Amino acid sequence: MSVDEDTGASGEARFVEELADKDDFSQWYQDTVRKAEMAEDSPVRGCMIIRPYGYAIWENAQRGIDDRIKATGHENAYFPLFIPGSFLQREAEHVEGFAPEVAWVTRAGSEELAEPLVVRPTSETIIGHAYARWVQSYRDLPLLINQWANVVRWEKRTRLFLRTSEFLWQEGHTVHRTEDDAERETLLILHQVYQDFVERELAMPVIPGLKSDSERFAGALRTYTLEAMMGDGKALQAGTSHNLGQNFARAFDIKFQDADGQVKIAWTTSWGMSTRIIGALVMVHGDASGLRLPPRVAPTQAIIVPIWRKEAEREAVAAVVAEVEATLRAAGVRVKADWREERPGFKYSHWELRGVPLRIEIGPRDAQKGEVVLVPRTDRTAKESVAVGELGSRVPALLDEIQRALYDQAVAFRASRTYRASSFDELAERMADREHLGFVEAWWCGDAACEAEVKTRTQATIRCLPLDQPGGSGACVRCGKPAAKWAVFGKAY
RNA sequence: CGGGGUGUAGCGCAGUUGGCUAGCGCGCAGCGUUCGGGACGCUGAGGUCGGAGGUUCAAGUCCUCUCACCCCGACCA
Repeated sequence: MSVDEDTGASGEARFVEELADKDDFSQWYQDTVRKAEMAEDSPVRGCMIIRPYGYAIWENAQRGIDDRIKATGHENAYFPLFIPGSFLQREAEHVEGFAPEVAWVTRAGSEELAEPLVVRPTSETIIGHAYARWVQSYRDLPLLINQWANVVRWEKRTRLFLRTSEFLWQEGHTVHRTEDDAERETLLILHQVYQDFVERELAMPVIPGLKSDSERFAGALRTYTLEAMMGDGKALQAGTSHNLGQNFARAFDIKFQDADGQVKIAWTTSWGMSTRIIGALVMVHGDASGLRLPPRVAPTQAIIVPIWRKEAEREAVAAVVAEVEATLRAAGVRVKADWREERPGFKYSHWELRGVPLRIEIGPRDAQKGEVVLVPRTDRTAKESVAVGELGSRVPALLDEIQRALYDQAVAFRASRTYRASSFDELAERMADREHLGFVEAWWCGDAACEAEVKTRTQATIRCLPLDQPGGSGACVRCGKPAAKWAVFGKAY
């Protein structure tokens, strides 16, 4: 895809032509994020500047997540950015997992620090340290806390939103009395917080599943995940929930005296969802014209484009625009009118690029009839004229339809790119077909060697073992031995 | 971190074998004409060529180092 190399149309105009040739998905993604003014690179390697439009989407996502976290009984708190370096060492697997990407602070001003600090890559350790003091009795449990924070992981290869050296997220950390309680919590978060949020608000279908041991969080007993398919058929982990067993509780001495008088080691969980979902949003719904935002998280749900030539027309249109704005605000719609001195066509593509779900055109002809024209982002040919008086009910209904359409389209796309393989060759063939890349479902014997072999030869990994297992058994896609696990393979972001 | 590529105006690019006040398109500012799918004219502002060092009478063009970004791998939310 050539980028802005010839003359003629404006920058944004040409962008559409470029996007129409969506063959280079990575380039398309970068361009879309940048041109829609969501984010851009910063002077610091791998760190991004989240611009107001991107941040507004994040704020809406935060609200959706936070509401669910609170609704399931958790409270927010805040723990420090800096963690004593020694904390990381306490859990063997954990330090091994994170050490390579941890940023250290060794000096303050001109003083060398007595104990170097790590900039949190995640907060299990420092939170565990506090929990050890807070938890004394079974009556203190469960302890259900979440925090919104930034974390730093010095990644080798970064991409706006998808993988940045610093990212924003929420991380929940809970402590429980029994193993069952911890497992229940882990799954509650996975389904009622994450899956519900991602599917309802982001209109992004996901497969809830269990990670294989090799993909498990460093220090966890079990890691659950939500796997989503991006527009190029690759997989992206949209959220994770870990049952940490007693690993961290043991390392940080989180104990309690139970009703039977015994002192017991607690069971903990942790779970997180990050700004990465913004990248997923772009890659799942975007099209050749740019973003397509689900109404639930769109900063602007409806954009009014007034059309006029003469001053008299402008006044007539302005009166209707004001009425429409008032009506829609009253109906709870996030609406804006674009009064810039630009031609209508320019504004259409401007807002399409930014993914605004619904465009409302109001011109002299409409003003005269007391109508407006509604044009959904999901189908520009589906224009409908609606009387101003009906907008209060019609627009919210239409936004719901758009939300639904985005979800349905994503489900249909995923279905069209989900295959089954009964042999290694079939699996390898699928993973080699870049044009129709997708998920491959197959039996797996559970042997890490088979998993590793598949990865080496096809670059595909086990995204998850879906919680919704078909049951029964079959032959492992790699070794052919009896297999009881149904796995989803895919190339991951 | 390995392989490949690129850094020239806000963005996208051109700058012939080193040689005059470094160009072009978009964007931006002003004025005018336009306005139901990305308008046009005129005028104008804006770069010292990623950074450092070197070669040379002369460096955007050559050399060394360095930084950043992109693509492909390995690592990861």
